[in-house]
Amino acid sequence: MRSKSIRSIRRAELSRAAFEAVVQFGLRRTTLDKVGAIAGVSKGVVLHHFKEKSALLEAVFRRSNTLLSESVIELYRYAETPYERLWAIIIANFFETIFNRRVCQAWVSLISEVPHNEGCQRVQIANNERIRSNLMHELRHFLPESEAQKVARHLGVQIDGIWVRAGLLPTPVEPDVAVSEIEFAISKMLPFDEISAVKHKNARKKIEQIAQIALGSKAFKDKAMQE
Amino acid sequence: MRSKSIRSIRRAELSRAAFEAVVQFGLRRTTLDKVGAIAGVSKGVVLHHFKEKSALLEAVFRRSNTLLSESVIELYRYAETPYERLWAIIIANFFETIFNRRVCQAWVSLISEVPHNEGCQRVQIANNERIRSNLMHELRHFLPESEAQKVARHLGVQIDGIWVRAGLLPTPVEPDVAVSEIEFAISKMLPFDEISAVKHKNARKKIEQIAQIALGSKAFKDKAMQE
DNA sequence: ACTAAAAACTAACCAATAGTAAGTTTTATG
DNA sequence: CATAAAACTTACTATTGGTTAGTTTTTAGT
Repeated sequence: MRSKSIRSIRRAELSRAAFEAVVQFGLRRTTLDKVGAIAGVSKGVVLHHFKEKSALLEAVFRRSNTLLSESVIELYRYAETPYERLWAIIIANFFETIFNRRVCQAWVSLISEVPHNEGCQRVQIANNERIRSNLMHELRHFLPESEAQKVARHLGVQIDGIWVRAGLLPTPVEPDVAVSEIEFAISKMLPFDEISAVKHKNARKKIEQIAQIALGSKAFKDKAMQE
Repeated sequence: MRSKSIRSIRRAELSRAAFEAVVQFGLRRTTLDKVGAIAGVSKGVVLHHFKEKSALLEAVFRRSNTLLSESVIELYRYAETPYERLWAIIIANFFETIFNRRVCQAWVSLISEVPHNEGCQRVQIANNERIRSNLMHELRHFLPESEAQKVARHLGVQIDGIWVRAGLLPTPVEPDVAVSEIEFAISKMLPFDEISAVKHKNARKKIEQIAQIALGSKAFKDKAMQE
């Protein structure tokens, strides 16, 4: 009883290796030989499982987006109020295991593939749409529909912007700083009296603690590694 | 009396050709042969003027950033108040000749070079710093120092974010939409009573009209082409 | 104007790269 | 156990970035 076919295992191994190669060398200097070397197989095996480099890169792109969305889902399990779910989205997007210089640089490298790769484009669109709808679902509790739409789009763009900067600049961006920047936007765009300020603060604190356990745990990392 | 050396003319021609190649094919499919073909010279000439591909890409990157900053400078000439200068920065970053799908896609392609190319990194840092200081200069008129810093950074990141999205998504982002999104952020982050709302509105309108003339004119485009 | 040096350009080459094709081994299945 | 399918290997090709050595053109000093 094998739960996964050899093919899907190999594809997972190879896209992980390719991701590692992009992290180490950047997209332009990532070759199929290097990917093979990292995975411990020959270039031929890489091309047997991915018919061309573009297909491999699409898998890498999909993989890194999946890791992110799974972090959100994982934190959702513990979030009980709109405040907490809103913060779950934000914290998941900037948790240290995912939001760090290496990964952000790789992401910046990878998105250059998007404009000329339909598969990547679909992934990217789905990804944007998912985060937008996640945000909308919570923001509706705080704002009228039309306003919520604007804020959802604004926060989505802001998250992308912070990721790009973190990938472009040589100085690392601390997760804390990134989250605080989003917090600043929220404090300006959502109703923010003394009561809600406290609720936001508590929600952020709670989700941050949960994230340490839920996302930082070896179990979650292993799960993320598998696929 | 030749104002420019052959070298600088060729380098300009070649980096324009390289930019065109990146627009057409994406960074990964941009080869020195194609760049040469677009410029009407052999690959050898390209490598004679740029010692390697990285150097050429750095020039392309620098060139596209220069175009942007010159647009800001051009609009500054007509901006007379902090409101107008603030809007000059915003409008310049989203003017149709610069902010369009082709250019945004090329930009997204090019930034993948940044993490592993020191020269590009310097350009990028200088660019971020310039726009931040431009924004700060005006925001100080509306906000206390510490608040102005946060807003300046936020708007800078938002501009990057909008550019990335415009490059990633297949549906074009209208300049008007982009500017309105920034306007939304401004309306939430700057003091915004009836009086200032009108002042912003007038400033935006005035600068938009000037941009049509100053940035849309053949003279400006030719000037931009030269270097 | 003449010449020497510097710059612009060309062409032949090389190693690395993405991708193909044809074959061999391993695994799954009736 | 036989057969087909999937996994893997190897050898090959065309394209690519980059080098080198040489030729032509431009520049500058006398």
